[in-house]
Amino acid sequence: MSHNRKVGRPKANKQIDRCYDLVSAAIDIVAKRGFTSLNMREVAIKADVSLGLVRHYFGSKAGLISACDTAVEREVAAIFAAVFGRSETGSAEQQVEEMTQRLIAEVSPKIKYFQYLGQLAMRNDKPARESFAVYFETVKVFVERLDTVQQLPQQRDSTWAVFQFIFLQLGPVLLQPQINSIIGRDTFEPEVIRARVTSMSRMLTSGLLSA
Amino acid sequence: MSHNRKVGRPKANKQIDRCYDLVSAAIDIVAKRGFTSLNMREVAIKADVSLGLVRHYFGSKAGLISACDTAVEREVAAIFAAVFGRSETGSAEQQVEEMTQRLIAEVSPKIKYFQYLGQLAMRNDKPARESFAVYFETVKVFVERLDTVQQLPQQRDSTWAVFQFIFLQLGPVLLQPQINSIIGRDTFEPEVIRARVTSMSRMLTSGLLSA
DNA sequence: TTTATTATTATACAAATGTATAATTAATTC
DNA sequence: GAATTAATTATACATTTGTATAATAATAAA
Repeated sequence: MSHNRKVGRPKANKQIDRCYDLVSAAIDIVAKRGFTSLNMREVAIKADVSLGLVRHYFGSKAGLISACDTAVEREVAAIFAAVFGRSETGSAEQQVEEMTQRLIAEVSPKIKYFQYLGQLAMRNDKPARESFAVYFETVKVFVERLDTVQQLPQQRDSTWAVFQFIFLQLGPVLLQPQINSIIGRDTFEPEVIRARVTSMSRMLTSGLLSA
Repeated sequence: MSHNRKVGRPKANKQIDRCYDLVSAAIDIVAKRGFTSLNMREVAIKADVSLGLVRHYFGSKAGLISACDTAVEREVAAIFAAVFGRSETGSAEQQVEEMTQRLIAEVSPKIKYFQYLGQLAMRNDKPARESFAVYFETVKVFVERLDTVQQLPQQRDSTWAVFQFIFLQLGPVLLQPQINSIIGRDTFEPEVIRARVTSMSRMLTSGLLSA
């Protein structure tokens, strides 16, 4: 490791830690209030450093956002692996139940990454489209595996099925304030997630309204 | 009509026309690029008037947005009435088909109002919550009527079913750029709407993946 | 036509915010 | 410990944008 150091450069951890703190602060802000509300001064204050340092590490606001995008991409992939990655056994109902449990366990504490992903999905720049494409492919794999598990004939084109699933996943994230206001509690409390996922599972397996 | 005029006031039409133009320009901008991109100077330029005049009519940016909210609320209500308002006859499949036709006819040319509604739904201020609550109730009435038509036992609480429907309706609006990028054409071309609504109808009646 | 009121514009101001630069401090190596 | 390089800050600048005000033009009533 020592040969990794170059002349006059302090140990790498400090730089990594700073970047982590700054990205983390930025993700928090975007998750809660969107990219519009993301400004470099607030990030600096939240991380207790100067404005100049943020710029020093990321070069520009675009650079900071890019770092956040990458971090969130990784986190979301990890969450998906944890929730949907294991091989399924048992009846469809059992699988749904287990998936619900995992969703609550995994998604609830890391909801901010999905909130960020929702905001990212509403951008219209190239990096956002690329990140979203990765997310789309991840969901596609999941949906097509569900299709196989259910022993149903593979659809010619699952694109819209994948999007429907994405709408149901990102909808609660994007409309969280409205939902909170209408149901009178937070959308991502475990109990509330359970009620919603139950409703969603029923819809995915047998339609919106059938009981 | 003449007794409608007051001292020194030019005929009311001019004022109304101006306000309409300004609100229309503002809605266009928000629908395409969100509230963040809405600035009073651009509205003024699009309507070919001065910045001061926008402020003169609406008092503030909040006033302009409020006028847009109201206009959109009305338009969306009208669209809903046109698409879902008529009494349904025939089998569930026939109803879905007819609804699809109406959706394409009514929604496609007026998509900007739904795009605005999508942006509005992501705000977190009181007026937005109130407008969204109106929209929620409209959808709720529709979903519960669907429930009755389908001869299925009324659910104790249809709240989540309503939200699922809203996610499926606003999702394409909010994620339009991403969808466009992935499918390689515009989300709201009649043909594309048809494919999506077909997929959605199948999901609503019999689940996500069943054919 | 004169007067009052509205419609409209031009201009300026202030706050927020990304960017840029130079100076200072801290850490590392020799 | 001196030299070097990175880490960090302080400060300034330019742009965008909502707001404010005063002046001018247009319109209608008298």
